[in-house]
Amino acid sequence: MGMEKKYKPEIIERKWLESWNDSMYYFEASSDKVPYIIDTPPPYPTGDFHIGNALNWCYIDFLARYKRMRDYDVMFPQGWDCHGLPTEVKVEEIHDISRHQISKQEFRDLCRQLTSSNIEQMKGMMRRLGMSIDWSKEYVTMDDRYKRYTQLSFLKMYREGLIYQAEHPVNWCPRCETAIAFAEVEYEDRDAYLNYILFRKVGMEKEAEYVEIATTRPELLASCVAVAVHPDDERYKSIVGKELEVPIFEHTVKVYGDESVDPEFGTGVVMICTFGDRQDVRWWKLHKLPLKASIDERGRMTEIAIGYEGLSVEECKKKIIEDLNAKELLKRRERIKQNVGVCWRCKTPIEIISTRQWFVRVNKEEIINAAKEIKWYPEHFLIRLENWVESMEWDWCISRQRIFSVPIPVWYCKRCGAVKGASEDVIPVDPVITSPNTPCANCGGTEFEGEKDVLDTWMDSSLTALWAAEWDLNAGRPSGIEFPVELRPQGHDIIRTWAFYSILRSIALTKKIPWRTILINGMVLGEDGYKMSKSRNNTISPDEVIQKHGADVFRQWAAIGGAVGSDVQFRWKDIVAASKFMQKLWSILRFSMIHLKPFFEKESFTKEKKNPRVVDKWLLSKLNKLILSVTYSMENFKFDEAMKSIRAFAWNVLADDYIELVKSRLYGRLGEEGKESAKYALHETLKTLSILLAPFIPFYAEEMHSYIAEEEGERSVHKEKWPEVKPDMIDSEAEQEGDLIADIVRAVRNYKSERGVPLNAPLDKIEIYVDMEGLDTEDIENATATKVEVCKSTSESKSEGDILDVAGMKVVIIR
RNA sequence: GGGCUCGUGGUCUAGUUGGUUAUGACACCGCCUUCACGAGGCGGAGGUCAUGCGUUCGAAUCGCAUCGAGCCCA
Repeated sequence: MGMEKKYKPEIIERKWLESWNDSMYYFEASSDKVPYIIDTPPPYPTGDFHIGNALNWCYIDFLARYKRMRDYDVMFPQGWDCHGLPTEVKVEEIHDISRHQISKQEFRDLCRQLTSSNIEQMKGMMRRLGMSIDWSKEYVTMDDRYKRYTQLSFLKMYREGLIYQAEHPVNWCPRCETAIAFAEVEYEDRDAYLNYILFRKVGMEKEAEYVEIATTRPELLASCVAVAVHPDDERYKSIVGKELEVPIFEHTVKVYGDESVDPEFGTGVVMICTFGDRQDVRWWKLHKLPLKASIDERGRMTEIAIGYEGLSVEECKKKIIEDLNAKELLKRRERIKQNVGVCWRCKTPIEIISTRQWFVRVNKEEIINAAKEIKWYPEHFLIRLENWVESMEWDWCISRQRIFSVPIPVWYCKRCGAVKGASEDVIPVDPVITSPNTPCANCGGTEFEGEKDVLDTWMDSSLTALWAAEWDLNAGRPSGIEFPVELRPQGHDIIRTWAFYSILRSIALTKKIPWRTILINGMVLGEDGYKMSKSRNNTISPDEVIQKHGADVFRQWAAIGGAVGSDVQFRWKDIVAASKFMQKLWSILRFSMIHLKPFFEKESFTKEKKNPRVVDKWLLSKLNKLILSVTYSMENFKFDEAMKSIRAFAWNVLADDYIELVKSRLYGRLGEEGKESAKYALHETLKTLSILLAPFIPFYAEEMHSYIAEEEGERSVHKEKWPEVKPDMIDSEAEQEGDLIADIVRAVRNYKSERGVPLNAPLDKIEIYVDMEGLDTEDIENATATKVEVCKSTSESKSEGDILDVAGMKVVIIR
């Protein structure tokens, strides 16, 4: 059956997808091979496996396939990080309900259903992209097994004092009505007014004197607990230690001198409220100020904001400004740009509210030391983690006032209030539904109230490395699989979250780092050069690329787009270039098969030839150098270099030079020996190429391999061994001579081209003036269709003709 | 305001332990349907390597400063 002229990825890729078996990629727990365990990111099941995910997964798959060929026992598991707010919000949207309208259990069920169907969709895309995932190692964080693991990890850390409960200011989203972690706060520039408000000095009875204070948050006046100025500010030295009266609410507050006040901002006087921002929390702690909360958990004014109770923050702000104006205590207002902390999920401005929450202790030094033990690629992302850890103001708040998450497995004794952690035989447990099976250890009470709060979803996802390695939390040791695992691949956007929390939890639970190596990938930029986002309308889905050009082309784009860690711009022209390469490879294969097919039928075809021609040796030498450089690139995560050098070899060395040089020999114009030698070299090269290409373009590589390696039966290219470099094949003399031959042929071709001579038209003679013993002129003669004579470089030109300079060597063409 | 990354022909990009005429792709121009490939082949034009100063026999590469871009954070 002849091969089609055009490469059709839609047919070839479907064929292999249908015939490949998942078990090809299973991790073998009992294997003697060195394990290579990947802590694959568990995506949030939104249903959309977007191009950024796809880039990340391509990198993982390049490595997984490469390492398997290098004879490692690779584990490429896939998990799903299910819990959290976005699914809750989506469920409310789809069913047009509020989570308060149905029972928690019903609401959770709806979340589970949505999550399951989203997972199925995303899995479809992963398969279509050719990901060699070990599906026997799939995990879903909302499943009981994983929930049990999460709760067990909580209880272990609680018992060791690494998790505690406290009343403390936390970042709070008033729309979601839940506490959030630092990592979940984003900052946005918004327009605001800076209000200049007059505070009356206390003790100036004769004539009222005022201090002017600038604030963007007049609604917090009721929460004002102090005022601060810079201690060296000459304007205000006299009021430090004195008292001021807060307008409208008329309570008095003390003036502190504090170095961190910026005298340039506003009037140089700042009001300290509980809590306007993180700086307020710092001052509140430092000066041991009282706590006056004027905003509640729903973002409404509390009873201490007398006269404003029940208003929203915005309403209150407006009314207070009116009232200040009426009392002539508002001097002026000016517009400013303000950086506002917002909830990363719903973009609502966050408040800092003091509530009772659960916290995980953050030991900054320990985390930074652990992070330094891990090998970072690229290295500089370690700095980002260090900066993040150093900027944390308080411990990690892990409790959430939500529904679709792992419940915190504790009860409170109704009699004495003592906390009772769940015992291991009952977890996973929802303490709101189930009661403990033993009495209170403190007072013997048997009535309990279950904890209503649930865990932050990072409490699930920070365990993925331990889960993949089946770390035994009870025994505190690995269960047969080595730990730390080898690799964490992830994006730089979640260094401060997933990477940070994973390191923290691994240290806390295992006293070890979670992975030896972390490989950070960049973001995908749209064709306009900006980060892809729906609001910019510059998104491309991997699906669109696959439908038009196939998964191999997408994967090639991912490999070649840039160094790992740098952002990769999406451009259709790169996709087109990749697809041209697919066609080129196909043409090379198609041409080769014309000659190799009969070759396979001979018994001698795999044997090395006794008298290989110099051009054949030249090709095999370059092939071995290619193996060397691709192997080096793969070991150092330089996928772009690896793919580019394979592409350059296949296109320039093999197709443009070698095949052109040996065509005549292959067509048998020079007898059997030269033909066999060329076929051997061609076969070796194609077989090796199919393996080198396999990590990158697994579909095409499999197709190619099925032709080339047909003598070896049904074996998949993905079960092949990575090629070894044969040092004796690297032959610098052959390379030098081969380069010379290729250069001469190219020069003659150009000569003909410039003069409008058809390329296959013979010339009279070519004289080459070079001192190379026994230069093999046969391939030159065939490729140029012209007789060649080699002369001493020092001798005079023998004939009249056109003189060419080829790499400093004289070549005379006689027509 | 701080940190990180980066600035190479029209566009994107390789090259950074310093070393002869700076890599490749796309776009552009010219020629060629030569028995694998016209989404191809062959050839051509196009760059003061952001700017300035410095180190050096020698700088795209090292140092400092300036300008600009992107990301992360306050």
